Amino acid sequence: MESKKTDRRIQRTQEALRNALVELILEKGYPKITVQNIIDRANVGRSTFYAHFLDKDDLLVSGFRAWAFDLSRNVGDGENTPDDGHIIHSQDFFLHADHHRDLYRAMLESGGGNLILKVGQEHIHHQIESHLVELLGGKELPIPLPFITNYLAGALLSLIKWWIEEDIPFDALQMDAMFQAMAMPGIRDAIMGNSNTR
Amino acid sequence: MESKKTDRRIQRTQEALRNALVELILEKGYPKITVQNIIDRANVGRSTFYAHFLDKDDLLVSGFRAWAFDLSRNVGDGENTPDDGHIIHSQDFFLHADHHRDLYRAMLESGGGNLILKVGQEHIHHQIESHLVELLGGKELPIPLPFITNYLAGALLSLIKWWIEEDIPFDALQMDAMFQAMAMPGIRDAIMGNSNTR
Amino acid sequence: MESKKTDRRIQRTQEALRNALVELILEKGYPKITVQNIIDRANVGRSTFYAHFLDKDDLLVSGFRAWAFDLSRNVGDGENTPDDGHIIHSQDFFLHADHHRDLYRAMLESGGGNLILKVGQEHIHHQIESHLVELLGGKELPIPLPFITNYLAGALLSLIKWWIEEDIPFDALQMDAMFQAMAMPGIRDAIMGNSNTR
Amino acid sequence: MESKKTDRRIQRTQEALRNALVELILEKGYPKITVQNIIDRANVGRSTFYAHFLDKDDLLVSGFRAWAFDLSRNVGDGENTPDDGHIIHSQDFFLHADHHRDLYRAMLESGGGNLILKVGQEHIHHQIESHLVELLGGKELPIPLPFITNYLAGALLSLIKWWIEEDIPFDALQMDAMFQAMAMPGIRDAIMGNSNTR
DNA sequence: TCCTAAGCGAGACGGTACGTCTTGTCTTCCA
DNA sequence: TGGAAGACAAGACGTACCGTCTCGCTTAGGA
Repeated sequence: MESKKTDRRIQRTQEALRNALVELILEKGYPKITVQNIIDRANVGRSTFYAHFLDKDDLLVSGFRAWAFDLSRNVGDGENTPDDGHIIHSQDFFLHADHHRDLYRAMLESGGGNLILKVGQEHIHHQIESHLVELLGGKELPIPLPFITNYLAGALLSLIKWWIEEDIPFDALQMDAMFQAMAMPGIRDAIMGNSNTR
Repeated sequence: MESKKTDRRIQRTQEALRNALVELILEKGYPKITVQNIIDRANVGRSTFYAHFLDKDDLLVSGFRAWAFDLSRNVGDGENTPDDGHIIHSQDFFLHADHHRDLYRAMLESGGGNLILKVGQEHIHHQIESHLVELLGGKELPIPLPFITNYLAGALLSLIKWWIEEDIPFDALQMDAMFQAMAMPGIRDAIMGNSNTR
Repeated sequence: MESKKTDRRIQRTQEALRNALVELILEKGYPKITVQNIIDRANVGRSTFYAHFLDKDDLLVSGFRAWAFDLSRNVGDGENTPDDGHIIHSQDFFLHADHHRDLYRAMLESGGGNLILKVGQEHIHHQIESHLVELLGGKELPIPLPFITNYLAGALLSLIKWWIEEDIPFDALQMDAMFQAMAMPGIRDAIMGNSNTR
Repeated sequence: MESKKTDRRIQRTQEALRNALVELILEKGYPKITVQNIIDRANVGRSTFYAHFLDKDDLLVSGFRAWAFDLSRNVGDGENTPDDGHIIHSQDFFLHADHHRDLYRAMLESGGGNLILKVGQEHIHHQIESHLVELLGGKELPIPLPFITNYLAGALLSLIKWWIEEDIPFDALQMDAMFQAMAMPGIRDAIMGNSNTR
């Protein structure tokens, strides 16, 4: 019973809403946006909005999934240079944030932080996990992996936030180099089992 | 012209509001709280509320500052000697979070994260800064201090969030030990100027 | 674009509000009524109220206009022949006030007086004006028409106020007869140009 | 126990409040005035205000009594020319209103109307009453005296209101002449018992 | 002359109503 | 039949006043 034309129409409506949201986020920041703003911008009826999404947040995450996919694709490209010695490809995050500066800024200074944090944490988790599988089969780590990934994702996101919001005059590569300098010694110790704190 | 009695009255009112807020955060989570809820609980008039605070967030921040002050005074005040080799007293944060588990949980799963992050960052910033003044007078760091403190505060908060929300079965001292293990090598390199990344 | 069904819905809402107001005026007097009271009674949302009316007063006026229209249609519409020799149909006002004694009392002892005065003045103005057009085409009056109508409306309202508030034991027809006795000689002189004051 | 000095202090405070009220009425109209406005203007503490008056209205009437006394004194002067043939000295009201144009305007467009109406009604009542005692001892009137006085006071006040608020370009004497022209025939008939309405 | 009580200013406070704003539901009509 | 239009109930928001209150300062009049 579902026609393709209808599907396409629905698709168009949802995209119109997502685009309107992004535009508005860039203009005034996520929390100041109202449903009315969105549907006005998207030329969509109020009831239509609620037919597709639960609320503003739902629209945001729906859009975020696609966007995070884009991140993972770009980040995945980095895997083509697996021998840069970096256990985590933090560079990709800094580059991604650099390219989407405005959107990051808008989302970070809003409530989007948690979302980005979670996505980032998952990515890092997977990256390190696959690295570790190579490096040390089933060898037990002195520090649990989720600890490490949460540590790194938190540090990374915090830095991106600071970098973007304060307009710190480093480029993505400089940021990444410093991040790696801060993070790698600890990671190496942790993985090697050298948990000597001083 | 300002009488002490009046000051004390104001103090009492503000504390009543802060206490009401904490109670309510524990009961239903920060975002669901209404200004009306707060003033009902605190037995305070609506206008009085707005005479003291801009809005709900302002009350939270104001309480947080006092509370963070309490953190730095009661917990961090040399419970361990300042020369325990820890440049940042991360232990204090884990202990504090442990003591106020419910409040932290309520705030973290709400919008309070940014706030805690900011306060934590400031504390860490001050702690490290004073340490550094001792260690190396005006010596230039290869990595800027705000970079380091944002890195550390982000990592720390992210870990506390994970620890509290997932009910990870480590105690505060274990968490701190692992955190120090992860963080110290990088910090030492950064401060010593040994920015050899690999 | 405006549908008839929607119009009817709006009509229903506005009437619910007007009815609620009248009920409440009878119960506790106009000035003690709260917008909240009205919308509770009318089962209407707060914003809906303000979508239709500027404030409590506006609702009152709006109702008053319809009500005054009702006055002019139901009562004044030739129940007596237009040629009963009365230039102003003051009888209608007394009858109307008699039928709605409670409402008049509630409104008069509140701030509604000015409103009634204004509405009454307009009615009288129109009545006399149309009479005069018949009687004397463009003939200039020695006393300006607004003077006359304000004079009459003030006197009429003041009498109704006195009659209702003091529960004066005359019926509407007696009141009207006396009013006409007081007013007509002056009016006749004024219109005939016989401005001999003594 | 009450000392004269203390009395004088109280007097001064109350007058300061009354003066402030009048100033403010002229500036922004009675209903827009707040107690805060008054006490700021009068340089008086909030509690002091409430120590002397129940509320804003109470302050107004307290002042109004003195002012009405002034009216009656000026009106009384008119009695020196009792043989102007006027049964009611409406001229005095028009003159009084003319002299205090601003205050009248401010009070009329506010809630003060009822007050003025009442005062005016009483004055007219007394005037006519004394006239009538001369004219016809105990002779019964075909129309009750309160009817006449309410009729006249209402008409008079309504005209003054119109005259002042609309800035009608007649002077007080013209207004009075027209008023007398409108009112006297009816009054004369009523008093003479000639209640023939046409 | 001192001292005690009243008048007062200052302003914090609990309370209530306001008019605005946004949400999510629902109904009507058009394409 | 799906979606645009938009009326609606619900209820939180921040503002504006109100009338009560507590507090110290000033000051006048009896000791």
